[in-house]
Amino acid sequence: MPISANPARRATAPADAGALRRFVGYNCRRAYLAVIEHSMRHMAEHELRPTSFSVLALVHHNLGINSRQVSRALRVRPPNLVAMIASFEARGLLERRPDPHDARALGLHLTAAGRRLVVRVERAVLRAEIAATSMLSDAERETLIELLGRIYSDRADA
Amino acid sequence: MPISANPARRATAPADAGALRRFVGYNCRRAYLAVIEHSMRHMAEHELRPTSFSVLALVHHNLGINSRQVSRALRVRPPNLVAMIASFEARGLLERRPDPHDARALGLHLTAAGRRLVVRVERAVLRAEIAATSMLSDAERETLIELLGRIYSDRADA
DNA sequence: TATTGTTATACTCTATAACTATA
DNA sequence: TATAGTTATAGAGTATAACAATA
Repeated sequence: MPISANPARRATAPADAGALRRFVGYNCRRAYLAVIEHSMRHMAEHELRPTSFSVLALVHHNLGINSRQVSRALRVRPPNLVAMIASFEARGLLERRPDPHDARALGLHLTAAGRRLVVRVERAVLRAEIAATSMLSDAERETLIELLGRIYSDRADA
Repeated sequence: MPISANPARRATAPADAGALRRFVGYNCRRAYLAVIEHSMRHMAEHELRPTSFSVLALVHHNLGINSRQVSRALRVRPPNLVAMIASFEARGLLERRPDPHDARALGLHLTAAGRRLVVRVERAVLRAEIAATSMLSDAERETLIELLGRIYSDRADA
């Protein structure tokens, strides 16, 4: 018999979120919040937030990418990248170079300092994520990542 | 050889987010956004957002729960529940009744209209989620939910 | 006509500080 | 002292409309 059916439930007892656990979205969000709480500390040490970290990492692994491609790859609207990229440039982490094949576009390139920062933060975040998900075996963690990846990749707008 | 190592990469080519796919947090967030995009439509039809839907569902399955318990169960700060609950009450979906055992607390109870709404939206959201994750088998979807649940449940602050 | 980068702006979401009434 | 509910407010995060330059 679930707690919800018990009218004498204590007001201090933890609530039964069992019904919400059937929802994929709810579980994704709660797990995201639990994981990011730890890894955000390592990002914050270097003035990075989850989204700005992902932008920096994407540029690192895609040299010369432009901001429109970042927008599509990470599902961030173009106007919301402007200040972020300008700040990276001001901090000497990234350069914008004119694209020789398209005068509208600006290729994004990490500086040496930017590359060093990304490598360091990626390592710290990976360690923090493994600690935050230490109740999973390595195989389970890989399965989880694979299943999640299929949800947002196997679709038309990917 | 990854695209990132190819200096002649096309400016219109999709970016390689492969390096980000190693991160649990990144995958949780992207999958969440993909799933919620569909189910949010059904919530919006009834003036609900992901968080307000989860609050209503939690109250439905935990009758008499108070707002502090909702806060802890869903990881929503108490001040951010005030307007939400007031709006539910104004819409006739929910009632706040004084707790006979604790004069500080207010028990939350859904009205008949609130219960009907929750049942209807829960069904629609579950259908939408299954459609949004149709690339997973039922067993895979269950595995995914179980793994995600362990991440945010198996911890001290749960 | 469509796309890149941009400005301006608004709306939503989430967080903190501080108060009151009660335990 | 600690907790429940609340007010006021600030800060992130995310969204749209519209523009100039270029394709």
